[in-house]
Amino acid sequence: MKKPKKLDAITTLLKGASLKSTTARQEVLKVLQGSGESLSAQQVHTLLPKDLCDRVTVYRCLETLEEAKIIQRCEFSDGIARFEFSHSEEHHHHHLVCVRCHRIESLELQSCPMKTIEQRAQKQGFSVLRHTLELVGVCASCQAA
Amino acid sequence: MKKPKKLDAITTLLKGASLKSTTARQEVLKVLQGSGESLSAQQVHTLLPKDLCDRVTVYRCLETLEEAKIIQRCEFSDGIARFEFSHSEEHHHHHLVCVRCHRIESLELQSCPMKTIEQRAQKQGFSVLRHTLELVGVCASCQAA
DNA sequence: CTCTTTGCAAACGATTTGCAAAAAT
DNA sequence: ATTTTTGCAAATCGTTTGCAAAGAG
Repeated sequence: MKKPKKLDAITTLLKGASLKSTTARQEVLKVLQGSGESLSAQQVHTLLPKDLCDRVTVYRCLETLEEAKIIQRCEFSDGIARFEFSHSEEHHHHHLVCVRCHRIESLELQSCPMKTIEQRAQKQGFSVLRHTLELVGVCASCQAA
Repeated sequence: MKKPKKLDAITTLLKGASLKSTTARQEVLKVLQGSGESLSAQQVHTLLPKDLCDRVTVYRCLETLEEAKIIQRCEFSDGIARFEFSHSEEHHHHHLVCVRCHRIESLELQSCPMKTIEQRAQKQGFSVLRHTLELVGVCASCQAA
């Protein structure tokens, strides 16, 4: 089915990464774009139009988009990977994991106090590549309920 | 003169928690005690004497010991849980994950700069219960190799 | 048309569960 | 003897893989 030849941002993104612009990829990006949160593969799949594609295809799209650096994978201590649009190194942020609804919020920090901690690790002979920080608690909307 | 039966520390620990002192539990604790690192269930199992018990038993022992607060479960972003002897709240520490050997080292901090970060989260309406911090990098011994 | 992406089924690895046999108190 | 713990097999859950068919350029 052909639609008006309007090149939306998503198609442009895919083309720019020399990726074929398939329906699955477009829709996965739309879902990720439409949600402010980090989403798991399963969440993405259920947010996709009815039977748009197989669960496996979602995993594959996410992997491809991650390799193209269009999206970013975040691994959490619950063992479930979640994805979000890529941020610059500068736009450093951390995650807030709600114990009730299991959703992931972001916490933006202009200056990350992690430097101090990393220095301590270096002093211990450990060469730090990156850090992962998770704050576990109850989000605002769950507190309201 | 009383001649108290010589109860080793491990048996005492188990009795103190009103847990039956089974061979599996004793040996699992011995392994965890003998290793300074956090160990996964699989690691514990392979470090146990030959065919001491089933893999499933290791999982069950670890769960029981965790509930008894004798050991502590740490969940990492690779999705594999690791265990270590319990530390007091005061004895706060974080983990250093080596990307080469996948071993987990500890980083002890007298004052945790996380307070600042937690305050920011609170300000965002998120009620923080606890945090998880992982520093990913290369450990000293892997750097040497 | 040629190469890539998709669907489906089946494999994965860490962890859990059901149930009857074995062990601890 | 009674209650708990164990072994074994099979189930779960998120994720990955093999392969042939459908789709993109």
